[in-house]
Amino acid sequence: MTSIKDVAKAAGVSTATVSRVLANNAPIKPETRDRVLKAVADLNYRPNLIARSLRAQKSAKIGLVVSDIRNPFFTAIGRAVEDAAYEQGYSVLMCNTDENPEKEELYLNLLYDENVAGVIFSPTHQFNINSQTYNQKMPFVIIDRAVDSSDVDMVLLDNVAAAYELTEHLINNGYKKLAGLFGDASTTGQERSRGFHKAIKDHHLTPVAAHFIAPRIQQGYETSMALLNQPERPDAIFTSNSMLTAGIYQAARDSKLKVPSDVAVVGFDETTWGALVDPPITVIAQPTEEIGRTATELLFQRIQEPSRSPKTVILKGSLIARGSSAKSK
Amino acid sequence: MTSIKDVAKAAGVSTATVSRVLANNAPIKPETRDRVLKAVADLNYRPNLIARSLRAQKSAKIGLVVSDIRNPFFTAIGRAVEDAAYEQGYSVLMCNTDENPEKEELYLNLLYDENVAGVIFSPTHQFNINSQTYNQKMPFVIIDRAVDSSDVDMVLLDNVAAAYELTEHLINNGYKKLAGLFGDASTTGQERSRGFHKAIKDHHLTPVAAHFIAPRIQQGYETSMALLNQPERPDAIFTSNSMLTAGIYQAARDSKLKVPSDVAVVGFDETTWGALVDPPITVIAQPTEEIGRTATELLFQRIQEPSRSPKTVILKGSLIARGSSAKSK
DNA sequence: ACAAATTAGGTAATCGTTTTCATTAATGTT
DNA sequence: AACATTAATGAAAACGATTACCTAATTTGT
Repeated sequence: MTSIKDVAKAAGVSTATVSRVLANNAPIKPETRDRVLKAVADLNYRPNLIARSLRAQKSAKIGLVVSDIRNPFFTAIGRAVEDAAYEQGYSVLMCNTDENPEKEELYLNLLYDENVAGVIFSPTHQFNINSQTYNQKMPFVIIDRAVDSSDVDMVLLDNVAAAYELTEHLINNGYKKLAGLFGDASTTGQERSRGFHKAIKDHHLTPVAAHFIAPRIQQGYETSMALLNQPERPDAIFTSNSMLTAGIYQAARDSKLKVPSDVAVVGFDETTWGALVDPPITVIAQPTEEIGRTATELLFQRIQEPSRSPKTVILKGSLIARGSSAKSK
Repeated sequence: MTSIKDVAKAAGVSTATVSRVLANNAPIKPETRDRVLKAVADLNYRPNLIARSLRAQKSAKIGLVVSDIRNPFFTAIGRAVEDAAYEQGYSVLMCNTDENPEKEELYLNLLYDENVAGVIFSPTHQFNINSQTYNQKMPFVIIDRAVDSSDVDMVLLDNVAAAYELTEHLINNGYKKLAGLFGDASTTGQERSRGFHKAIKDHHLTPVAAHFIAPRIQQGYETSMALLNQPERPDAIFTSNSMLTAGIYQAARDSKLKVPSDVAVVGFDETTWGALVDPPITVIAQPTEEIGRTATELLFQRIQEPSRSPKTVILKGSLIARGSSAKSK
């Protein structure tokens, strides 16, 4: 309502002076500054961010584009990003693409059009960062899922190693007939699949099954039901994603199978309920706080120095062994 | 990069004509329209939303301000709101206040300054909608938590009735020494507490304990630990919130107490893990999809007709009885 | 056939800032 | 004392759209 003109009038100066006082980017006589600040306070003036953004062609916002807001991994990342951005005076706009490339494009365009300073982004599989026209003007930091481009900042997990460790843990605990359920929406599932297969091979076993499916509870449930009710049932199932893990647990319950005596289960991501279900779940916990914070820091670095050479930060997961993979017999 | 001027030049018309073609709000000769559309396509032109928003003083975005993004209830709402908004061509900006009034104000200001068409909002306790200056220009729909104002649209649960039903369910199953844990961040906890106490009174019992605490897992855990390790231990605990429920389950496990034989547990909100923990949890499920959708619809109604008299929609929860409150002895 | 109404499209003001350029006053340098 | 800086400010041009206001040409009504 009240614009910079009102303030200027009230303080008896020009709008330029008001702007300079507020942006603090030019010499101003202390006396004038006080008059302006008083007028600002009196009128309860707040600069219009839209106008500012139109003029400056940038803003103090960053975008966070995640693929599934219901996945606790991403909500944890969201918290971390928000905290880190808040400390720098930036706000976070969170967008949920639901693994839908159309929505993804919609939101990236929106954020671009909003002049956000940058975007932290977990892309769907199809996404090709190089083909994007806005690549130049809006810095990206990719999280969770690798993209095929060497000139983007990324924060990733060492998925192969983590999956290897998790699989080896199963094997060491006496499980031999292993099946894997992997998310098909991203490279993450593929990498975890690689670690899974490598560990199996190194221990001279052969996998019973390996499926790439949508990272949803429902898909995890359906695939597990099929897997568990076939003659040659696996004695352990590996999942690449907590949504799939939840699906397995439902399937085990509905099939009246006991975890781990009938079938062991291991997965990714520490969640609220991982330690509370029956039995508690063995997982690779990702350092969500660190991922979110690192991504935010990389983004701010790039905003300040657009030409800095891109970095990929690879973090390690940590194995939390629990009942769902207890030593078999 | 390419602005309306470039399009105008390419099409050999004025910017006004380009704008009219794109907004579709004036008679245009079909031939001219085609020329303009061709230029738009050739140049890959996208209107600058900032400029449009500055001029029009509004935008096709709505804000969603929630108090805790990690609470599955709110992520479910988020999904529903997003779907409903998407159908109308609106985008959703999701903001997380973390029950922090400062962040709440920051984000409301931000959304206001962004010219969002409206906001769906679960306010912290301190929030007084009437004192807000932007009340006029930016329509609100309040969800989940009642505010003390009759001129706002709200979508709420019938909390008293739901809590009554849940409590009565415990009593009917033979539990007599009931304790309650309620969130202290909103009216919701208070209302659910009322239903809890009313049911107890109607059945001529007295509550063992009732605590108002921060709706966090950690607080739920700590309070439950104290509650469970005192001489006069309750035989059932009622919680108003799924974060608190998770805390109780942790506490029961760490105290080596069995649910429900040592202590029964009931709570609010259906979550991914409610049916999978040991034992599965009895809850009042809220119709999150309906809440989100109704809120979005109310908001669009108000955007179209700002003077429409405010509505409060009260939805019912549904009891899902599970093992955590099985008949005692 | 002439006034009135409608169609089509250009000109320029506007939204609320920031910033370039210009101007004056004050200070420092030799 | 003359000249070069620097400090402090204002006027006006951006930023990129929309739209009120005009004008001209065409159609309609009588």
